[in-house]
Amino acid sequence: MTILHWFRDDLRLGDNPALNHASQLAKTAYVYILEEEASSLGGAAQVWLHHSLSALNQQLQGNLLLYKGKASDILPELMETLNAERLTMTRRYHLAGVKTDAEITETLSGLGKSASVISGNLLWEPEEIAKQDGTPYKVFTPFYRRGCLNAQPPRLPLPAPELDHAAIGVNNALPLEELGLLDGSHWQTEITNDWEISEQGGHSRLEAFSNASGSDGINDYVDGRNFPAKTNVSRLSPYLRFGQISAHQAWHEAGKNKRPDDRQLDIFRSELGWREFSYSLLHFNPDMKTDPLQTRFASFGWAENPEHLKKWQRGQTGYPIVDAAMRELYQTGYMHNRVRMIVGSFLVKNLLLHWHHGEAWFWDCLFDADRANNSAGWQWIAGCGADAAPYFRVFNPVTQGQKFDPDGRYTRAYVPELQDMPNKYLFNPWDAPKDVLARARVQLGKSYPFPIVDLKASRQRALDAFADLPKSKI
DNA sequence: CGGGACTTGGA
DNA sequence: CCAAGTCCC
Repeated sequence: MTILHWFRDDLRLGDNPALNHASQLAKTAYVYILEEEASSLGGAAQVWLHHSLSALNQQLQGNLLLYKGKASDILPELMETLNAERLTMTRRYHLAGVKTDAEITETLSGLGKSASVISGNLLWEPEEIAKQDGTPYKVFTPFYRRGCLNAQPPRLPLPAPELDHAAIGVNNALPLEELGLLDGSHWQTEITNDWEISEQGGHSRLEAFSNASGSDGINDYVDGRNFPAKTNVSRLSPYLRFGQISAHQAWHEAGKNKRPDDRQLDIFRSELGWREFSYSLLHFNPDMKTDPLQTRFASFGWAENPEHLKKWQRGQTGYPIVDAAMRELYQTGYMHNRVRMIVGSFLVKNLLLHWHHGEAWFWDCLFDADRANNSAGWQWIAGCGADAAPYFRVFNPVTQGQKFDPDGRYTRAYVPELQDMPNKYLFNPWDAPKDVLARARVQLGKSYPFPIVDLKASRQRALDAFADLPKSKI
């Protein structure tokens, strides 16, 4: 007997309950399908996926079968060819995926075969965390503190199984190149040098974070994670996105050198909690990518300004911390969390552009672009999310820059035209006296743009617009 | 320079 | 009461 494991966002052998289940029962075959669906992968994520599949195939000694198309067309035939009786897969939470999985299960059952959807990518399943009245939480803090932390603690990670590869007499599988994941994007060149894109790479990253010395990594996570020039954030997001490490591995590994009540560990784990919260929101609000969770936002008067949008995307807004972050994103496929909030607030509040624009750009540019986290994050910063993010919370890119990049190391790295600006005016060069600008060889409007909007006026415009929202959430 | 104002869900 | 913030006095 043969079992087919269908890899999706669980591209790992360790701590993979569905794969373990398969391997305990029979010889195992493996497939990845590049599914064609409405919300296809962004450019950066495609590059990540390409390298991930290459690495996974090596781990599987070349036994990973690759296809492109509709899973419901491909799988029944493939299982017939392999003489596989059962399909295993790790549970997923976005509507298109959930529907596909239900459809496949139904089809296979009609063919006398079976399918098992097994949980493995979340610490707590959405159904496990509910308020007293049984309805899902809408605010992070009670979700995490009352809900998650009082529920069953996350189990220990499972070891990678002993795999017994099934013989694969299949000749219609595609070579990796033919998935077309590297076609026509600038992400594939030098940017992948910064990352070891594999399960092993995820573990190295997690190890470096958990086992850091001095005030690196988790040791100063609480404060250090807010400073984009510091090395305190875990940078695990792309690995979590594609399942190269599991949340359980991150949860437990991070705690191996810490007391269980260490505040650094608590806060790191609460960030994993944000991921759980996003997935819970996605599960209970399948249209979260497009529809505001607060329906009173449905007819909000967003501005239309393609010119502003383009300048935001390219890091040409004239606000150095915003521009640094947007350039980091485009150049590297990654953006530090603190500055994600700053650029998000700037787009949605100061430019008053629809959060969909931000969601789409991040989706295309981030290695870690994740259906749940990306939508939830943008709704949160726009104030239309479930969390009670107050509409008056407008980040000030000058203050935020001065506070979180005090020596300008991060900003100068991505905005080299301000290399010689003194810290005092780095985040507001338009305030600098003429002689300071001259000494720094900065010509506003030429070597670096003037601000595309006035901070005070645009903030007030946003506050007025948001104050005009209907009170009712129905 | 510190406190209070701005909002809203949840215990 | 508390929450990834800012402004004004």
